[in-house]
Amino acid sequence: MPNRSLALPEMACADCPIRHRAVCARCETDELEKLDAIKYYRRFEAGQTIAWAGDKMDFVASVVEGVASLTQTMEDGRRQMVGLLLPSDFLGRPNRESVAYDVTAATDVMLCCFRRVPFQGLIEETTHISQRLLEMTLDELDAAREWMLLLGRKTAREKIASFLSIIARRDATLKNSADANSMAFDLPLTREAMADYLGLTLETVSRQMSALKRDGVIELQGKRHIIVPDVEALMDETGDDADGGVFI
Amino acid sequence: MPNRSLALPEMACADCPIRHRAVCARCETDELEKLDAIKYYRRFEAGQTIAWAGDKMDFVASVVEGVASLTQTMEDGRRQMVGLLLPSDFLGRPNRESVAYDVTAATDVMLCCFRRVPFQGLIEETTHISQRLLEMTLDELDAAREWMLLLGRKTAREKIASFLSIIARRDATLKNSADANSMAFDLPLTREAMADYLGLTLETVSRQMSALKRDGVIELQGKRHIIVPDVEALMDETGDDADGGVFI
DNA sequence: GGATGTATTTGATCGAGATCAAACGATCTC
DNA sequence: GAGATCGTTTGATCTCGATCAAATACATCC
Repeated sequence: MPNRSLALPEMACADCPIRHRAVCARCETDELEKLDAIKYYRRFEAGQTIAWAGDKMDFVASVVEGVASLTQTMEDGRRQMVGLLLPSDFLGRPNRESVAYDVTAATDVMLCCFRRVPFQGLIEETTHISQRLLEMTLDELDAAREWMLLLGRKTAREKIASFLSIIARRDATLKNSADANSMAFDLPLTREAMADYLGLTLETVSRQMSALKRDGVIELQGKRHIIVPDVEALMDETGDDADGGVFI
Repeated sequence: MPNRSLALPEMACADCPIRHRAVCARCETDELEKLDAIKYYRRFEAGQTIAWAGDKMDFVASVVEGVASLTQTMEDGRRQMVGLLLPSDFLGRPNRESVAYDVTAATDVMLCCFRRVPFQGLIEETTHISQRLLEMTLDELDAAREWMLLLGRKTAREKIASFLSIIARRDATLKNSADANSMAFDLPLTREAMADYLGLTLETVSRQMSALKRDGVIELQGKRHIIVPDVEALMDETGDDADGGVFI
């Protein structure tokens, strides 16, 4: 049980920043109480492993703060990130004891954990939870398919631009800042983790970041803080349609 | 309403080859009757487009026979397959009017279609359908993540071997043939469609197929019929762990 | 301040797969 | 049987991103 250095919050669901976007989003008061009874919070520091592929995991969880990654590793060490979990995203698979991928805290992370077995019971009896979970899983599948296009067909430059615009977009929805034109945000990943996300080497990631900076598409403050002076210009570099790709 | 040349079967669910693996798998008799009331069959010929990305689709469906593909296309024509639907797989997303990807019949296909709006109603009220749909969607997400590793990190040769072993495995479960050592099956895709699946060009696909044949890993009868004399040898070429990768 | 370590950038070279091009075999039509 | 079409194979060459290698920035710790 790692990291008990900080007192863990006993936040009320009503005060939770992800209350209306996470797996609990559709729950009524009584359903929320049932979830509340089986929940507990856990923190992980940036870089810490939350679970190894094959580990038994006795909880599922919502990401409350921070960013976690799911990664697959081949025998010879080649690594591919296959999931990037931002606040409100769901971690774990009900009805499955063990984890299929390495789960790592990319930044400091706080999870709202639900004991797995009672959570499975709630899925069976609470349609608002299973319906929301289905919806979130379908969204994740759509995201995975977008990601597959990126991995299979985009150039290194397009991959970087796409990644930046994905992070920018999610960051904007998180803080409800609808500043359409310019934006600024912190990268939640190291260059190496970006490479694992994009199916590139970290050298290529670094080179393409430098190229986008040189071409004025992005500005850098330090290594991690990105300023996008013209969102339109960044979008033009992603290779996606002008309207933003696969939307309904 | 294309292709009414053949009389469409009015198959009873009890006789359906995918009865116990499709979205209806967990349904009891009464639930099956409700599905039966909103179902109809449709056939598509190999190469035919079932729906274009952005089209409104007034049904969701189970693939009964044949293979359909989901494909994304970029403005300049680069294409990436993002879904390959084999018998029992589910097509369409409830609560979404339009399709996100081009849907194409890779072989002759028969679909068991459910009118979308009443199907959505059944999801709300029939837990056995929504639970099965959640389970299938989670399986598809796992498959997508396996696919992402392939696209991001595998060599051309590993990609081909992985694809062949995926098809071989699914083909074996479809016909319940548990012949562990050697196997034979038909490729459901052209070289070009394989290239779209694997993030390669069709020339590279052809070259690597020739290389695997030259090295005795596969035998070819015609262009489409594959014989795998030693399944173990094919698995060794995939780059996956000996135990078959991500399994529970 | 100097030392150590980690994240990142930049440079030089290489190679797997893309691209361009041609030919082949099977099927279909006239 | 000639010609057209489609899916496929094979060859020659090129290029983007990988690989190998070194330098730089920026922490933190004595």
